[in-house]
Amino acid sequence: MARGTYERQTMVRRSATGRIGIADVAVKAGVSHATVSRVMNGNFTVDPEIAARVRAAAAELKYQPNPVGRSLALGKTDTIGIVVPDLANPTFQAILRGLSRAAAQDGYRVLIADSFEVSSEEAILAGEARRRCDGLVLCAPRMSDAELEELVPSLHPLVLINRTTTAADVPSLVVDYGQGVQDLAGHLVDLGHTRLAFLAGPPRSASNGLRLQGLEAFKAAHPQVEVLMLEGGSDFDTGHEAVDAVLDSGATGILAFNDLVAMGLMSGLHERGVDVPGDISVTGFDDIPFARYTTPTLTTAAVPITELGQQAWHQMRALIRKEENDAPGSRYQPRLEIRASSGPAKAPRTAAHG
Amino acid sequence: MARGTYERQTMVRRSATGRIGIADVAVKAGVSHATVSRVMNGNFTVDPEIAARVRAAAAELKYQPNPVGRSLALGKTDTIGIVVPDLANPTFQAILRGLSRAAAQDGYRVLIADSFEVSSEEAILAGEARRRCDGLVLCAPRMSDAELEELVPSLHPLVLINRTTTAADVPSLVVDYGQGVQDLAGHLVDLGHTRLAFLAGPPRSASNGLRLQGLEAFKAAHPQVEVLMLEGGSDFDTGHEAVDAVLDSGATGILAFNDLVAMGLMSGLHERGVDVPGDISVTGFDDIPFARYTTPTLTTAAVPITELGQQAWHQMRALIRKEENDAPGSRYQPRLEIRASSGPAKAPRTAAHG
DNA sequence: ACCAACTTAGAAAACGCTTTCTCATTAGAA
DNA sequence: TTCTAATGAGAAAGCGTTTTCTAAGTTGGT
Repeated sequence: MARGTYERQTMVRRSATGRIGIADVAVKAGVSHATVSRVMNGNFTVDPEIAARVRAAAAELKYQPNPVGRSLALGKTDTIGIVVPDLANPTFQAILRGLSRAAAQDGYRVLIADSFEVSSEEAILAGEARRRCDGLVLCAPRMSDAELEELVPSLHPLVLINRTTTAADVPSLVVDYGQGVQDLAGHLVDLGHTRLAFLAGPPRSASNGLRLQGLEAFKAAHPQVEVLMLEGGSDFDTGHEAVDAVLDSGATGILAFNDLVAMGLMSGLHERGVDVPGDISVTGFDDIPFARYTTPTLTTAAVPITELGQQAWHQMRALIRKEENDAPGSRYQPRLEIRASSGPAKAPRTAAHG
Repeated sequence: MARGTYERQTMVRRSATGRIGIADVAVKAGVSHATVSRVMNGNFTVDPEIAARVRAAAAELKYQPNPVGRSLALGKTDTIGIVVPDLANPTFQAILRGLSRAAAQDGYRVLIADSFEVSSEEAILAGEARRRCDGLVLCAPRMSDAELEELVPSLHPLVLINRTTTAADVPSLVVDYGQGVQDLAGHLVDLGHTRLAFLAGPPRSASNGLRLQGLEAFKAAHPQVEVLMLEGGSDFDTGHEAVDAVLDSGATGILAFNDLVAMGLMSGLHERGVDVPGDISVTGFDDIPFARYTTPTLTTAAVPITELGQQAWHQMRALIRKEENDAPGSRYQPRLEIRASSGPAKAPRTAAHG
């Protein structure tokens, strides 16, 4: 029974920081730092009896390894960063949620940085976040392509959302907003609308650019339909304030930049006594959870956005683990979600639904 | 012109981790680590000429201090954690947003942990997050009072939201849901409703408990009105699925747990052809941004929730800086927000609004 | 011209951990 | 019994900073 000569320490030594450290456990168990570390990390080259002693000491002192020291030694933080242009936007909230949940399942946490749509802040935020973390998810950055290309190399491992880059090893998850908006426009045209209006999003938003491209393609393919462009933004108020412009346009089918804008617009139209979809059809984009609970329920293009956040993590994990990545990035096709806010053009109101 | 004997290093040395460290700058500038550190931290006990040389070297190498090493040396991470029961809930999203924005203004970032309503996970998550950060915001924890009391001491600096504790130095920001629900009930009674129903929230939610207490007080003060209790939850679907129970109850005034539940309920009622507020009045709680864009717009109790997140940071900052805190915690009074979803009881529909 | 006081910058310790290196002990084989 | 190999644990180095300690050099007063 190799009875150790260690001495039980009744008084808990407090290190400079006041917290219990590996050293405290070591003296309590009468072993060295190294042994405590080995035991805590499940290294089996330790005598079971000693290991038990260490574990007992650790438990008694309620020792928990300091993650900062650990990070420094291991060169990893088990944390990833995400920078978003606007945390108030449900889309980014959903991405964050999907990312956070998926990462948590692998023991990673996420650190958030909100640029508040200030594109000049993005590079600084991204760099700072990246240094604190093992990787970075850059979400729909508003900066220019040139800035992005310059920044990207210093951010690896990096996953891009709704932007692309020429740099290698940077997976990029993009939603095909161009196709989605064409699907929506096609749906409205099928309903007999010939005069559409697009209520645009933030000018610096790349996803807005994709929608515009999609609409150009649509116009080319459907010369008989008119597609008007209206200035806009990305929130409720944008939609609400656009009522006059929408009514003035004479369009009967309105493609709102996203669901929020569509909701604001519908609310404004309702106040004016305009019937949706009787007088005007409205479509959104994203299919946020609220979309199925508006009155009327909102026709939109559903983006599997939480899944996208999850995919972002999977790509990131592959990067961190330096795994071979078969699909470095993906393209997500929105799915047309036809609800009650779109109906036949200029048809008289009937009891039977569209 | 004391020409230094340092030697310009044309080859960039790469440390083990492959990143540029303080050592690289030191050799490039021909000085010691210590001097580089001093310069980088604006310590003025350095010869301006040397400082310039160091800055030049740092700029040329694009040196950025490693935050992990820095954290270890300084004993702080410039990060705070927040644990929420459900990141999908707009209330917690808003708190996170307010917290994140306020913290960012003081150079702090926030790390998120989502417990997914699993109360047994909360203690582990909280402890882990706390160790990684300089402080923790514990948001509406679902754990029991006893567990909370036991956990709290190990989490300091800690700010509690919608829970209280007997522990000292733990500011606690609580919304007075009890008063808010009484205000809403009073509003409905003023409109002539005499049979109310409360669509309850998650059983473990403390804020639900506060609402129940408030309703007890209300019943005591208004013996002539009936207040029925209905099982519930906190999301859309809860409200949507409660339609039958609500109709069966015969109540004409429905107090939904929150705005989400109210929206789900209104959507369900709409599908059944029940007019709101003509047949039944519905109220929410929280005044989430969507509440003013529902049809009809939602009568609710407005909680200054983003401000609450901001306050949480201010309390946390005071704790971290060990400042004297005049108001260790605050109580937030919801403000009655009367919109279109509530109207006179059983009155025939008229063109003139309620 | 000499000594005290002050500047300035390098050396080294500290932060809390992991891991390599090294050495002592023990088991096993010849 | 003796030598080798294997095992287990401590010493120490390292992760990248900040900061204290120390010593060299400089200034200024007498």
